[in-house]
Amino acid sequence: MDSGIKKPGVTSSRVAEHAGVSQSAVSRTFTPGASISSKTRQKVLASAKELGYRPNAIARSLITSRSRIIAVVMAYLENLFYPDVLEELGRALAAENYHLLLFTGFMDRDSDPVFDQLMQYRVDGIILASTSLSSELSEECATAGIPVVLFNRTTERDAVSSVTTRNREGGKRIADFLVAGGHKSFGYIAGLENSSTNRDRFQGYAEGLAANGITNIAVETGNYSRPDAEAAARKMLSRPDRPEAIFVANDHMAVAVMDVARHEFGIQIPQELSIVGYDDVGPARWTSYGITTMSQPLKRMVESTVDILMDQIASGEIEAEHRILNGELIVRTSARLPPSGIIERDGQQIYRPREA
Amino acid sequence: MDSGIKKPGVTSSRVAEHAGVSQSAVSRTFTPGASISSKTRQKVLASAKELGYRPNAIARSLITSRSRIIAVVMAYLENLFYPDVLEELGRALAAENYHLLLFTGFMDRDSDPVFDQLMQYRVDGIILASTSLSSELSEECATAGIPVVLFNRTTERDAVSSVTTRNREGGKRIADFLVAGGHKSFGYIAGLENSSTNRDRFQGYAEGLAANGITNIAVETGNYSRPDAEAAARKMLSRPDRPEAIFVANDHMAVAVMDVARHEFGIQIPQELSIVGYDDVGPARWTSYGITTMSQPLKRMVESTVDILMDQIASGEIEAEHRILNGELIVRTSARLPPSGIIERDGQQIYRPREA
DNA sequence: TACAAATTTGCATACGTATGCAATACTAAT
DNA sequence: ATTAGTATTGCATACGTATGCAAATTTGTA
Repeated sequence: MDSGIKKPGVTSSRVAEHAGVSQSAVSRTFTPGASISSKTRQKVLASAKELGYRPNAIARSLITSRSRIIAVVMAYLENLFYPDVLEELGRALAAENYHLLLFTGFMDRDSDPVFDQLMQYRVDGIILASTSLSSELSEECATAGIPVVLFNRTTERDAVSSVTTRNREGGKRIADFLVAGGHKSFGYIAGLENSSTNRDRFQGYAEGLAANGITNIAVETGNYSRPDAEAAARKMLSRPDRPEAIFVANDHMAVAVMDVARHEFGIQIPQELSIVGYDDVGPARWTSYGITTMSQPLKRMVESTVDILMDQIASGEIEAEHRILNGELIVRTSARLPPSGIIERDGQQIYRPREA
Repeated sequence: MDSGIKKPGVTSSRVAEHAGVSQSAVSRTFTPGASISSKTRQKVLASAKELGYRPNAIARSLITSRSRIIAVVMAYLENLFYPDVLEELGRALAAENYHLLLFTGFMDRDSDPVFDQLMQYRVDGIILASTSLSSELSEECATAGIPVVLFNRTTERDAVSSVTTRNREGGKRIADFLVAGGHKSFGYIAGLENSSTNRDRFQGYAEGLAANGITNIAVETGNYSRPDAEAAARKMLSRPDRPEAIFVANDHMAVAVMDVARHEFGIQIPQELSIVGYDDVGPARWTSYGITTMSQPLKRMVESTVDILMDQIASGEIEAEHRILNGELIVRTSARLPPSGIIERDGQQIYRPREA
């Protein structure tokens, strides 16, 4: 009540003075588990409140050499999957009392300057989503003792962990589903060609089709971007041998493909064309689309990511860990249905050919 | 090449030692505008590169009492408008060599603990989007000399700046457009009822309609959330006096309303029902929706936000500034057209009743 | 009451950088 | 060659906190 004027920079020393204790006592008051009697603790807390004191995280970071900051690198947020990830990461990191330094919006440019910035802040860990890292840089992180987790990508590089879903199995299940649905010709609209996710999904799809004697797949590339996906769709749908079924590498692009098919080509979905996507992102559930899609367990992926980071930060051991989670093929209305294999679980229709 | 082993914590002193200069020289090498000869500068840079030195931003922040971090608070990212904002903010802040500490994912919980965290990091500025701030807290920021900008909200509180668009005029223009389109009955699906944005849009809408002798508006509340918007749509469309035209407070909800109208009620849009939204967010442009909507100039809004922050940080003067930008009514296919007033600009159809 | 053990406290120092100030090295003009 | 002026350098200190260590206090036991 007394301080109507400004109070710039209330420090632990000022609080100590006010409470009649040492600066150490103030520090210990705000350090969980430190040795402090509850009597002085109360005194300090009272003074702190009165003066409006808040520990300076910057100074603390300097002395502990722990910033409690995790860098999250997401080149772009156009694909709704990533905002969802971000929101969940915000929750998960906050729960661990970590903070999220976001690097985004550099679609076109290089990610190296970004890396420089993030290293200057001595972040305790790095999460890379929708971006990769050059080998020198990941090497550098390893030697600097900073854990790195690739989210929804993977890599052969040691010292870089990753969290993904069984993309290859997912691609294969989609192939099975479409074959069982009686389709005869198949297409694939690819994501970024050098991304592991895209590679694995396509590989599984191709293998699944090959197992059914199908080796001819029409392929166009959408680069995980909407405009490119639209262009790819136009090309594929203009072909004389237009496929009956198209697996689009993610839902974000699948939406674009459906829009082009329906409104530019007047194609009925799924009567004339089946579309299957990947991710189970928001718009896939909207009734206008109702995309049949492989889900990715977002929450569990984020949990795993944070888990890995916390483990490696706590232990100091940077040892690459690769967690691979399961998704489900969520059946909606964008693709023709196979006669059997669809079961209901948690109020959703899912495709499970064999096992219960 | 020599250092195959780890090199934890290369400091300016170590670089200085290696280069045969003082620690000050190293510091000045990395401080733009500092007094340093190009000869020693080169020496330092060479040593720094060899040792893999990077200035420690934490230590720098401590001494300069400038963290070069801006806190961005976005309770949720469900509405695609906000990821777009985030991406643009990432770009704009990076250009100014600032960094983005993101707080998100606390839809339900209180935002006060968030505030505590962000103050501990001594951020140089705060951007609040899809959240407000209690008066004590904004007071505290002011006395602490930390500029605060509300993005897409506004407030009467002094010391808190804001960036918005002319929401009231936007609401009014939508009213004019719908009246000119020959509609006779009107509805409004509201956002969060205590948000300034929602209040202003509705007020302008109501005024615009009143000017045309219409005072009866069917209102339901969607709280800017998809599930709530769906529920609101169901209620409104079940009314015996179902309105011919509905203004939905943002595109995010408008998408939900269109889905419900078309697929649950079998209503033809725009033949039987006109929908107008607000924001001009991604899905509004998708051909499945083609929402007629008031655009918000995202880039310019972000520029203004960063401008205000940079000004206040540089000057040290926290003086509330309120920037209000103009939007346009982008005409697409979700609402019946008026006979005149639609012009083309930059390849888009926009509604401009009077002036050129 | 006396004494050992356990708990709490303060002192002093360190973290890695920026910067005022005085000292030194350069530059140019006489 | 001398000097005045300028540009560069190093020294020392400060930023706000955490923590090892020794001193001081409290607690428990006989």
